[in-house]
Amino acid sequence: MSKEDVGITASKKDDFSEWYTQVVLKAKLADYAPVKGFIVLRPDGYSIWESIVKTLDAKFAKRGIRNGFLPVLIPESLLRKEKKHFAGLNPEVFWVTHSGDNEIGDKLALRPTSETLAYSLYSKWINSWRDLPLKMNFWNTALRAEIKGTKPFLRTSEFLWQEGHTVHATQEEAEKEVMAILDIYKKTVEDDLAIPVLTGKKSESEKFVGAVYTTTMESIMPDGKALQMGTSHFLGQNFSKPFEVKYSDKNNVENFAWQTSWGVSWRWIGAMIMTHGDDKGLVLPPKVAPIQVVIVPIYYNEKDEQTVLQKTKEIQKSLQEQNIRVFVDERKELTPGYKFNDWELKGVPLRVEVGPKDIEKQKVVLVKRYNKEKQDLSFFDISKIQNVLDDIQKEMLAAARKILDEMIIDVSDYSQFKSAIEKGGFLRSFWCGKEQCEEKIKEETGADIRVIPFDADDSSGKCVYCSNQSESKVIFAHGY
RNA sequence: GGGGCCGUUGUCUAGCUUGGUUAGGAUGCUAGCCUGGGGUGCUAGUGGUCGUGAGUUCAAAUCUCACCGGCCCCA
Repeated sequence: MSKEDVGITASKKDDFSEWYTQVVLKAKLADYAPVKGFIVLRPDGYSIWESIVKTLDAKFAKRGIRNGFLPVLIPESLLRKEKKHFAGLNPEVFWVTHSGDNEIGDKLALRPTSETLAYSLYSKWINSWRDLPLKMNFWNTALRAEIKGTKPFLRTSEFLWQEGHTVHATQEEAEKEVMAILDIYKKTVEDDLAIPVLTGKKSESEKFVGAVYTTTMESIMPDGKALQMGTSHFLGQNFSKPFEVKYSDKNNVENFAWQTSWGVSWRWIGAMIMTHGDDKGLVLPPKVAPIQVVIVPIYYNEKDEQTVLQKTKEIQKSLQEQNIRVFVDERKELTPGYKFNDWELKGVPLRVEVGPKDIEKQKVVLVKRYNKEKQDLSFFDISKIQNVLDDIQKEMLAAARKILDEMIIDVSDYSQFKSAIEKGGFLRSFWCGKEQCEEKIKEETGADIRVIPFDADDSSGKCVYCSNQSESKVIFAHGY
């Protein structure tokens, strides 16, 4: 193998898709499973997912949301109960039709999402206003057949996610929940994964089938395509009616409850790879990195080896005491240069180099992964490494936000729209609100409305397609 | 939904057009030595259901068909 083949051989800029696949495989986050569209998570990939789970779980718990477990099989009859919901999902559902050689009468769906199953149970569990709110979350996988264009973490037939399902006595309380969850998602993905997002509502045609409305957060990838990073749905009474999720209020009057559902998936990992990675490989934000600091010892002879290794152990201990995830790379068969490249491929946020020259000067060399910046740090300032990690976290988000801002392009007329969409990015323009215009634009350019931002200015203007008076600006893009 | 490309050891690949010794190389891995501040060098060893199945043939990695898997382009 030539030197170049050891690491990433594709350029992020010139061959984005190939680059992405190589990073996923070569950084050992995941591998392909024997079945089309399915992947296997390896320890580094799963560890990142575990970080996400840990953070979100703690935030959910603070809102009184508790975890449960639901089975993976849903009877067809149950899945069909809400018609629109079923029609929307059906093309992607995997069906279990046999047990052994015997055909199953009411065939079984491999959970594409659990609304129907959860709510059939909720109707049993909820009787009184005293049972509300009911807030549950499920960490599981969902299965939706992806036949073409599969991509690790972004488009797979089975994906790890969480789905939350809450039930409320009032519309107002349910809608508050929808927004609170979206806010948790936004803060987590920005603070932990350093990926900035736009939040808002989905258009009627893009919302979750079965929802009254869908709130969403969208990010933009370096290739100019948008990625949906999470959705939080207000279900109104669309499910509570067919599933009879009812409660008696304080006046002993029976009411249908108000519901929400929401979820995020391991797509976050894919978005993080795309957003931060470079031609050397993965770049991880410190908060989710399985290893936050790697220490590479450098020595020429046995005498130095002893001194250097002793020092690295000292630093390791001190970092461990600060709860920093640290690893000392003592592998003897590899040169320091090899190790540098190896840990860069794996995206470790901070490298500490310790050699004889450093020991002489009572310092170490720090190298930040995301910008390759080198700096010296005195032995007496080792405790400041946590600050450096915090800085990296902030700097990575700031850098990503700058790119996001640059990729939002205001367009006012359709010819401008058509040429801009070729280059990718978020196109911000007025839209009259009619589905026809939305459809035509999608037909003619392939771009759809990703999000109707919450924070759109209240000016008015002309619809980018039909030129009719429009009250709000929306964001168009090609999507993943 | 439509079109195209690809599959040979852990990895990258030669061989396929024109079927014919023991499928060749690099890298990895193992052992030993040499090295060491950005992917070291030498020596020896190790590693293969040629994606799967069927067909054609005296003979298939090579030709034919189906299937499985991966990738790209267009809608």
